[in-house]
Amino acid sequence: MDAQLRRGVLDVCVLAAIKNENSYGYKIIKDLKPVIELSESTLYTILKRLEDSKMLVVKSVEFEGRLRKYYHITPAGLQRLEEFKNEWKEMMSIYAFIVEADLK
Amino acid sequence: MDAQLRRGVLDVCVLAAIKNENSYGYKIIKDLKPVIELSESTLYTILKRLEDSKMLVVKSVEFEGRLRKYYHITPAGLQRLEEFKNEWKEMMSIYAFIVEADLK
DNA sequence: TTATATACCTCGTGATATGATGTATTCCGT
DNA sequence: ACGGAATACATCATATCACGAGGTATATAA
Repeated sequence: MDAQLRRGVLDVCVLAAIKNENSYGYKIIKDLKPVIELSESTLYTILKRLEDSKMLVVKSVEFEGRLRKYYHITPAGLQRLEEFKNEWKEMMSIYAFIVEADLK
Repeated sequence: MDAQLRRGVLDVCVLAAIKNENSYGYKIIKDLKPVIELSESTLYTILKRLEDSKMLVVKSVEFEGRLRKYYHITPAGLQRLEEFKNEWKEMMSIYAFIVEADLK
């Protein structure tokens, strides 16, 4: 998959992955694997960015001796998901242009 | 529109814009305006990149005293458009995941 | 004569994804 | 008991990219 195309959805995929339940880095990667694969370095960069922009909050929890950082989506994060759906409509019309040009 | 999402389609839009007829910078911008807006600096950067990667070829033509650089798509460029259509299928399944997560 | 449209180009900046690398613990097979 | 895989976090350097700001030049319309 084209790198540029990926970038457009990575953030939103991570938000979607934590929408229904608090999750943590390692689990997010495993959950997303069937949908989109991403490395740890990529994920943690994204999580940091989403935290900085207040789309999610973090809570460190001790779990079986290991530290886990649970990520929880915020209202701003939910709003970002809504925005994405609108942006997708725009994307669809752009796609239509590309395909139309392709048929002529 | 989200900057990252744009990046995924900019190159392909430019290719689509020159697919059916040779075009030149200024015209490409005007043709794409209803679909996606892009500045000259953005376009020329893209055209340069597409030329470097052999997706299009350039031919300078004198037109009414002014120089025009006509861009023509190559087989590699056409192949890129085909690839994009396949990538879009992937994108649709990613989108489905995001929306599905949003419904739960 | 002034402004707008046409037509090209370059440079610096900020944002980004990713591989490589590092630390530490637990669990499982042999 | 030992070694490796899995779990879980993190940072850094690098390469790629879009874009605003700025620059050059001609033709046409106000």
